[in-house]
Amino acid sequence: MTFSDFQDLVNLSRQKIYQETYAQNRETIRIKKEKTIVKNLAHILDAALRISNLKGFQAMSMRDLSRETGMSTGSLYAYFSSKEELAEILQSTGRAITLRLLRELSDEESTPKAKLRAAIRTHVYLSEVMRPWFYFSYMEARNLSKEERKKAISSELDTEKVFSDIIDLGQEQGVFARRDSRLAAGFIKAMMQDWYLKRWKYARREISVDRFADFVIEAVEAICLKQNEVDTNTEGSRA
Amino acid sequence: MTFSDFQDLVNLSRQKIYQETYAQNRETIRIKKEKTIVKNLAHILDAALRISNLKGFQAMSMRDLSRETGMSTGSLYAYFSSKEELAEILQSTGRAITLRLLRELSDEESTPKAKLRAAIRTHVYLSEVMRPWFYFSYMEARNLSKEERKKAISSELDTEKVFSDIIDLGQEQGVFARRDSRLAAGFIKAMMQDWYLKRWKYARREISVDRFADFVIEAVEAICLKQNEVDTNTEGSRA
DNA sequence: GTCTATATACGGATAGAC
DNA sequence: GTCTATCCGTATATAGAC
Repeated sequence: MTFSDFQDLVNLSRQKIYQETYAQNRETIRIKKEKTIVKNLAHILDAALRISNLKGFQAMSMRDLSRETGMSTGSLYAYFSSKEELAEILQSTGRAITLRLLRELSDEESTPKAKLRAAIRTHVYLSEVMRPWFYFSYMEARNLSKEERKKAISSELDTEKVFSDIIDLGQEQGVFARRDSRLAAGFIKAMMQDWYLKRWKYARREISVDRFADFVIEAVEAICLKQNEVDTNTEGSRA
Repeated sequence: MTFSDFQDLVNLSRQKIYQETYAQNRETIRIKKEKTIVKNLAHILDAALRISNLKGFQAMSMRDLSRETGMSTGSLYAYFSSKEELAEILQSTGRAITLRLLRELSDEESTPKAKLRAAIRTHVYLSEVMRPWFYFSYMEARNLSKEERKKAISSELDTEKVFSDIIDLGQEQGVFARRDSRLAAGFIKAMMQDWYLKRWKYARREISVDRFADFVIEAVEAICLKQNEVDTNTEGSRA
């Protein structure tokens, strides 16, 4: 599966994402007409991510958001009850979609090696499609309420568990090397996160998302697989 | 070298760090008596890191800092000319020390494998000793001025280059596998960063800094070394 | 050198007109 | 449903007393 396959496969149209967002936050949105909501909410959340990822969520004033959306502050407050709730909507949307897709797409594969590859590709591609969300989730999680921080932590651990479960399975089947699976899973996440956290680096070096995913897989297999299972000296598993 | 060796070896007393900080920012500090400066600056920067890493630098008000230090806002402004400059002092201090120590300690070794291990241990241990700085540098870099962001980026690339240079050397000598050295160096950094960015995870699992460094080395050697050079199925290179 | 008191500006949030 | 006008709190920074 390449990135363009992924874009076709996962029908993650912006429309759909925002409809789910609305479904998850139905009780706090004062607007009634669904058509108005989906159109404006998309507009608002997009703008909020744009500004936040540029200067930080705290530094974004409601006046900034008002200017960027072309809506008044009063109107904005019809879509969320406070600035903090806006942050929570942004957080939860990205999280829900990530975990569901990660599980679904790695479950489709049968061998641990294939599962691992699928999970890595899914995560990297997803973070590419929804980069603003991922960046926001990572950088702003610590500034939320205690309860929201807890959710962020448990989401982080859930994602990690998808990977450590695959590694455990591979070890049970005797195809993976015996290493601490949770530490390894943590490292896999850390490597993948580099794609959306240090984007400027990869843009500057003209590394494509496929090339990046390939290299993550190459590195992860070097760590996880038994020696004789690793393809040596390849520049990329699909190259 | 273990962590306690490192603490002894590197005579990174707080006193010394702050004296260097003062030396680097002599022109913007209005205070004259060196003794007063070192004492108070240490106090101020410590407090600023404590608050910033809890709630974010932007959210930290000068009132917060005043309360935490027990000094008035007027007094504080004798040590820096603006809140932004305070951030810059915090940034530059950590950066300077990191790069210098990383180069020094990896240069002491002769083989690429030993250099790589030394560089990893130094970076991990350093981030442990100066965790508040590292965390601050990572999380707050994007909110600084354009010029300061440039410095942060070039510092990031400098650190990465220390690692990619070692990898290149190892490949020239034929002991390392042929892989993209800059991508590999980026992954090494990403793994190491997990130690201070996701600290709660390692604290919860009671993973010591030595155990963590061992595992990074294990993973990095799996990625970088040629197959026959890797110690297979070890739980840690020193264990 | 350090403190108290204050100037000036801008933040989030809301009320009420349309 | 959306906009304008405004409340009230707090931000950074400085002036002047000690």
